[in-house]
Formats: sequence, structure tokens, C-alpha cells
Amino acid sequence: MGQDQDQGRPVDVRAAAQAWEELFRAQVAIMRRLQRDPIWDRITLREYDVLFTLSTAPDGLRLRELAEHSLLSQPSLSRMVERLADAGWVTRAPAAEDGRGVVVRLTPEGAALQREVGRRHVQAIAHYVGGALDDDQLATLTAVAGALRAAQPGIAPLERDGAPAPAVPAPV
Amino acid sequence: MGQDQDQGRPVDVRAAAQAWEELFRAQVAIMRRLQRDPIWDRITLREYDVLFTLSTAPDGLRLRELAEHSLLSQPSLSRMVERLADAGWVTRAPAAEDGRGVVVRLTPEGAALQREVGRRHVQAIAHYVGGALDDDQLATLTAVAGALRAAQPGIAPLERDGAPAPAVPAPV
DNA sequence: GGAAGGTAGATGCGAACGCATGGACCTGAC
DNA sequence: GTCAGGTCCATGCGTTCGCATCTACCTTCC
Repeated sequence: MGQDQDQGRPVDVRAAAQAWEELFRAQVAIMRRLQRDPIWDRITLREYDVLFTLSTAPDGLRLRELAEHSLLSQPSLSRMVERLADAGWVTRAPAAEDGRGVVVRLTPEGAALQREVGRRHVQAIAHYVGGALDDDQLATLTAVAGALRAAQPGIAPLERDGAPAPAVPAPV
Repeated sequence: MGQDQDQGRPVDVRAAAQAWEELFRAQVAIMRRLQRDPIWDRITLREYDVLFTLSTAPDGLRLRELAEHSLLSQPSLSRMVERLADAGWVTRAPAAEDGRGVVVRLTPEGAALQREVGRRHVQAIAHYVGGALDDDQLATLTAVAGALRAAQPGIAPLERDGAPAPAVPAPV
């Protein structure tokens, strides 16, 4: 039935696959509805995600920190921030402590846009998610999804075919 | 028919937003790990999703039906199916009942590829999801996410110019 | 101090995306 | 029959994506 895990606990493969499929499908269903809401004419949902993350950091964030919270690859995020800066919603400044770094900060216009879009977006979330689950279910979902995410750093990545990690290309 | 929950019960906006954020972040975290697995050298995860959906339909699916289960827009899905057909993994045939329609079907090669990749993919899911949650949590997650998705058809889309909103910052 | 290796972010480039639209076909009213 | 409107899929087009790579800077070790 189960498959042995590194921690030694048997894992129900079918139950895990089913849970992932439901989680994934639910997320897709909600996301598609959110994206159809009539509030994304000024920024895209992905751009909003970046503005939202920045809104939680008054002193700005390094591009690297922003990438950790983003769905995008580093190059894509770099270009998105460039577009956001061109639009006047963020500023890019050299990092004081690290000559390689870039600190991204919301402008007042960007903060205002985030608040305005966020106000309508959270209402939509309450409509689609809060309209489907009661308070107990919301709390349960928050707890279980949080546990799932929190456990990830402690789980090793999958190796290729049971082979050991690839050797360094440059010997001595 | 879905029930109209907006009229009977107040929605906790903050709890709904928090649940959505955790759901979304957990999905992103797992998806990023899955995409890094060394099993996507022949097809992408999105292509696998299409092959998987087709594997559940021995008689094939209309492109329209496939689009309902897909994350892609209709044009993107149309082109993806074209690529899958060029690779020899699916066939496209005119629909018998509808001259506009296209029926997409797995080839034996496509079915074999789906099974092979699927076998490794489900192990990865068991590793990342099953390694993070116990059986009770998996069952809970399956139930709540399923309820969230099942309720969506009964919830009306958001209208332009919605109701006034509280000042709560919204996650993605 | 200086070389070696690692990290942060930018950029070239081809692939894939979504939006808008077009053409073919179906349906229903008359 | 035929015409209007809707549905299904394909295609033109501009945008955005990720991968690979590059430059610049930091850190470590000798």
C-alpha cells in the first residue's frame, strides 16, 4: 500500500495524489474566476501579487527576496519590475549593503493602486471562497494548507533515477 | 443549483482571504517542487496535464471539453494539441456529430508516455504532499478543497461595481 | 593582495502565452 | 430556403515567459 518515506512513516500514495489533485483543481477553479473579475484592467494579477508583497515591506525588498515570494523566474521578475518602474508604481535603487543588489520599493502611486485593487480583490475572494466554505472549513483549510507549505523546506528534492547527484563538470 | 450563501450568512472576509492565501501559496510551493523534478524532459507538466485528462477518456474528448479541464486558454490549448499531434502522442479527428468539432485521442505512444511519466509523478506527489501531511490531514484537505471547487458553479460571478469593501489587504 | 568560486541581477533568444479576430458550421425563426 | 446569431476551432499578432548566459560584485582562502 504505502511507500516508505525518508522519515520512516508509510505514505498512502493514493491519498496524497488525490489530495493534491483536489488542491490543484480548487486553486485553478478559484484562480480562473478571480482572473475574470472586472478589476484587472490596470494591472495583471501577477503584477498585483508583486505590489501586494511590496506593500508588506515599507522599506522595500531586494529583488531576490521578491523572487522568493513570486511565481516568476528571476529573469521574468526582473523584467516585470522594470515594467512596473516604467509605469511609476515602484522604484529601483542600488542596495546600500551590497553593490550587486537592487532594492524595490512601492511609490505612493503604486501603493494607492495596490490598495484600490486589493480592496476589490479581497471582496472577490470573500465572494468565491467565503461563499463556498463556512468558518470552520476556512480555518481548517488555512491550517492544513499552511502545514503543507511549512513542511516543504524539510523535504528533500527528488533525485534523478536513484543515481547520486551529478558530478561537478570541472574536475580539479 | 447551488445555494445562495450571501443572503443567509455573513462572510468573514479576513478568514476567507487568509484561507485563499494559504491555499494559493501551498499550491505554488508544491508546484514549483514538482516542476523541478527530473521527469519533465520529454513533456512539460502542462502537456502532461492534457495527456492525463485524455487518459481518462478512452473515446477521446472534444477540444472544448479538454479546455474545461485545462489551465490554458482555448487558443493556447489548440496550439498545444497541435504540438502533441506533431509529436505523435495524440490524434485529431473531425467530430462525427458536429462538423465544427475536433476529437482529440491519445495514441498508444501517448498513453504509454502518460503512464510512464504519471508513475514517477505520483511518486513525487507522495513524496512532497504525503511527506508533509498525515492520513487524516490528507483526507481533510481532499474534503475541503473538493467542497470549495464543488460550490463554484453555484456562486455568481462578480459584477462590475461591487459592494463597498472593508480595508483588508488582499493576497494574490 | 590576488586568484577562485559563489551570488545578484540583467540580457539575448526562442518558445508559449492570451487577446482579438476569422472562417466554418450549427440552430432556430420565419 | 435563408438569414441572424451562436458555437467551435484556428490563426495573426504583440507580450511575456523561462532557459542559458553574461557582467558585476562579494566572500573565502592562501
